[in-house]
Amino acid sequence: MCKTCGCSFRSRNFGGIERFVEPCILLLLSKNPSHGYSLMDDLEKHCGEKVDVGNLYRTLRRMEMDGWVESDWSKNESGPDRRTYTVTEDGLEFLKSAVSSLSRTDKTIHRLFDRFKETFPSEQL
Amino acid sequence: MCKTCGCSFRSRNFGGIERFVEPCILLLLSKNPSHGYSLMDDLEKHCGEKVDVGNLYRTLRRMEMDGWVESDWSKNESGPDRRTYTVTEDGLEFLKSAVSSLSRTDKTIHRLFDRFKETFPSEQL
DNA sequence: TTACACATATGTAAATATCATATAGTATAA
DNA sequence: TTATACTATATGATATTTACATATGTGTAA
Repeated sequence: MCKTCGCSFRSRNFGGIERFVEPCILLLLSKNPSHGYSLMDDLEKHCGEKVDVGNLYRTLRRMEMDGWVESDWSKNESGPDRRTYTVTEDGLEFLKSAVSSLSRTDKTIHRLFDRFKETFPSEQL
Repeated sequence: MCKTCGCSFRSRNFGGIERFVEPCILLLLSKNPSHGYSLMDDLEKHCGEKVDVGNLYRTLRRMEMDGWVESDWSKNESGPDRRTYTVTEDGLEFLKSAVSSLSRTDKTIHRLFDRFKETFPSEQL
């Protein structure tokens, strides 16, 4: 039983994609270098991903360890300084393989949809 | 770094869907009652899911706890007895909500695909 | 000087997934 | 009759990922 909404799902995010934020972050960064706090907004606006703040920062540091992004502190006149992230070549490569991996996932989901429609023709997706 | 194949993914199953086996199992059971060992084959053949054996049995027991399936031992002349699973009404209801949850997930993936194609028009999915 | 938005970060626990191993019944070939 | 393989279910231990809570500090505006 889900603690947050009381529904029958054990975890809130049932059917969610493992580590989906990572390709999302890389795609955003491949347009413009950015920092954590800003990415948090962009992930929700542009990617439909509500990310836990703490998780986001930890993910960014982990991605830096993996060599997919690089960071530098940048001065901020009107507020605390920011750690600005840039995507690397390795990061772009990972993004591409992640996308094809997700493409396979997508096919798997649709395979389930097809079987579901076959078994329950009257049900909506 | 993935231990099994040496690729850059931290886990082998990058981009996989959280607890995807569960709706798959329920869909299979809604056609015919079945047992673990047989489901293992069917999940691979019909759903493209390679499931860890131990994980499968634990998942089935967990699903029974949740009231989505029921089990009974059935005699097997040509081998060890089998625990045969049947889907319940609650199980079918969960299947339906899981499918609509996955439908949302699918939209989220495609949103990423669209942005990816926009940013990298020459790349293949 | 208080409150609030911005900004980054860590501690801890829960949920899931992975890998290895245990146990036992039946069949069959040496 | 022994060894081997296949069928069948199950648990122990660990790793990974996610979720929730909390800490800390800067700048701005009331």
